[in-house]
Amino acid sequence: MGIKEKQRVNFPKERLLDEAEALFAAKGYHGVSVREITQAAGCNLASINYHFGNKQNLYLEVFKTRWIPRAMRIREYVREVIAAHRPPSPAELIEAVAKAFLGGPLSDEERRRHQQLMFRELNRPSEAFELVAEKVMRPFSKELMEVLRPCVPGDLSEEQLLLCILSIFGMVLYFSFAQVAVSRITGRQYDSGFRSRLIAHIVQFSLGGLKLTGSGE
Amino acid sequence: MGIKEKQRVNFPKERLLDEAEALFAAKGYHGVSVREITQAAGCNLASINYHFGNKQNLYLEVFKTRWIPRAMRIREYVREVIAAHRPPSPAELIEAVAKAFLGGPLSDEERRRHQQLMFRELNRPSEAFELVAEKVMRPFSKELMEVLRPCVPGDLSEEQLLLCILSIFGMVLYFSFAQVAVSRITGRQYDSGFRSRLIAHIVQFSLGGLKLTGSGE
DNA sequence: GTCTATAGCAGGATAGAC
DNA sequence: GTCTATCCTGCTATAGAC
Repeated sequence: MGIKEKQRVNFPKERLLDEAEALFAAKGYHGVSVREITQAAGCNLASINYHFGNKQNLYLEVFKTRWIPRAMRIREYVREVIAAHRPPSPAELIEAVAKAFLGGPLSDEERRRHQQLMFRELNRPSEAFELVAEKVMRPFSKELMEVLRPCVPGDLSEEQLLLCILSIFGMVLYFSFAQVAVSRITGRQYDSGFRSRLIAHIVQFSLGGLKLTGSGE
Repeated sequence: MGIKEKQRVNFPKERLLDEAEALFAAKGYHGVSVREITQAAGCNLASINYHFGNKQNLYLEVFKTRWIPRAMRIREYVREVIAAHRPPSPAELIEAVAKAFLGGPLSDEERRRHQQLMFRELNRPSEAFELVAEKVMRPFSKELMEVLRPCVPGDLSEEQLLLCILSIFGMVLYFSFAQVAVSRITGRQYDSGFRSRLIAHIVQFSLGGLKLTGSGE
């Protein structure tokens, strides 16, 4: 009585969301057909229309029920570091951010999905981008600013501080999202050794950036 | 005797490549139909198959005849800065790189296309990624390393230096590619004032990063 | 809620006239 | 080289049995 194809423990609606997310992330909205999704989820062709109305709505629902909650887990991971060291040093905070995106609470597969979907929305924003920007990007940036504010020189303007945080995001996302390019260029695999190496580099580089940005431009 | 729809000065093959690039960048490979491309280029439906064999091959040809040459222009732009100040200071070099991607030799529209195509390939590498990595990414990184090498502390390992350069790429690409997100978060439009602001920030932040990375990790 | 069958349309590619 | 007409496949969405 073994489970045949995949674990069919969840409700069809949940399986559809899972498979849809994986496929949308990998191939993009237009690169995936509802046939492919329903087949991967072991559901009937008509199930997407029954549960979600249409394909577009399923895509949006993927963001609401999968992407956003996962982004919250990343945020929570950083929050725990902040709570553990109160107040955290800039190095601790940057390391937490780097780890959250390069390692952290997500599996490799989850992380890839998450970032692929985000970059697809950045490339061509759809209705889902609204959610991503307002529920995740903006509040997370704000939160980091508030935490970092007390430990940087006082003459750093709000805008300078924000640009520093965005720069850290930029580096972290690049090393994570563009890992196929980074591997090519450096000739290194993304094993745990190289990941630690990258995290250490990001922390060091960013600390220097913060310091020099603070010392009167 | 006015030209009707668009400038129809070039050969159909060239127009197809231009329109195909614009559409592939904006909507992705699967998001665009050959009907749409031929129509935009004012050509017949069959022209893509006649000139390129099939859709996939047109996509590849877009990279060979449009994307790569444009990347070379960006590289040339940086080279000119290097040639003008010999040897350039790290600040001058970083500024050149930042300008090359955020302003530089490309029009806004060209730059958007260029980066959208690149990020699409990073998201889901196709045959074209091989070209992008070997003809552009790798040699450009190497070139920058050689130029930057004499002006950084000697105890910076090759790998550390490379990671610094990749970090600069990461920031620059993030501020350029993710401009819709950056605008949301900062509340600022990407006018020339904000662009200069970003370039100045990137230079300052990166200089700090280089400096601290060099001073014994 | 789940399934089959199918409508109705858009996709890539090609044949063959000119 | 260019164009029209067309093939055939695959798509989303829906109707209606169960």
